[in-house]
Amino acid sequence: MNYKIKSRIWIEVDGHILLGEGRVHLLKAIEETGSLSKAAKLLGMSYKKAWSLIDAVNKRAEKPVTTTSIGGKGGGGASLTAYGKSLVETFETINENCWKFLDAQIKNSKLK
Amino acid sequence: MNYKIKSRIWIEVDGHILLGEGRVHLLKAIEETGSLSKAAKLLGMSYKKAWSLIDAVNKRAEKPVTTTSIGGKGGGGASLTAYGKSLVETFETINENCWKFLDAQIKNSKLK
DNA sequence: ATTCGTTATATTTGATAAGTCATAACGCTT
DNA sequence: AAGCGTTATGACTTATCAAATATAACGAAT
Repeated sequence: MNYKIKSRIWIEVDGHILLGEGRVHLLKAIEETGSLSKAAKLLGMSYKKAWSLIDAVNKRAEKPVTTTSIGGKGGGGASLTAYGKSLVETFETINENCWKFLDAQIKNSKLK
Repeated sequence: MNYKIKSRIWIEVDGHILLGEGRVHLLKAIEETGSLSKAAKLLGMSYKKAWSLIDAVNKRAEKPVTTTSIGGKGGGGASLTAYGKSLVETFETINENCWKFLDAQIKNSKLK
């Protein structure tokens, strides 16, 4: 059969999204590049889009997820806080577990 | 903590969506009402939107998911095929299992 | 002082999705 | 024959979201 099961998970706080796959992807790109603008470029996303995503995350999370600096050597930059790194890691672990779980589910169903 | 984990699952065929939560919801409403127009009204959805969703499902699925009749007693109607009912049931079972699984996952994480 | 690359933000434009209207075909009921 | 409620479409309008553009602030380096 051609049927494939897919999933997306996200974390909400107060009924608003805090973290989803896209935001996690962006946070990881920030960690790699040390810059929000470079991370946006890496993902083919406009800077504004990237900035508003990160802004939303920081406003919803109980503690800041990124730190930024303006000006200076290299013009500035952005990086993840320890809390941000732990959020990303937790999310990715649960997400991968979810995929494996669903794979097993579809194998036991009539669809496969 | 206020963090809640949420998920959506869907079934794809050839890279296009076949069935998701919204479509399943609509199929169940058709099963209840025996009519596409009544199902759309029940869900606060335009008839056209409902029709194009069902049309897409029937075009992607390997077998028809609904049967319809035009004219006659009551003007016509729509109902699920046996295959459609089995698709809905399989989807809902996997979906509920996924929720339970994620609840367990979040309880074992640092977030809870 | 000027340049540079970045963060931060508002404004405008464009693209895409969704919603609204209108209309035809159909077959039972009256 | 006429009416009714439904399925089935197309045309048009509206709303929503993403993208592009412009601008300011900042601090180190030159």
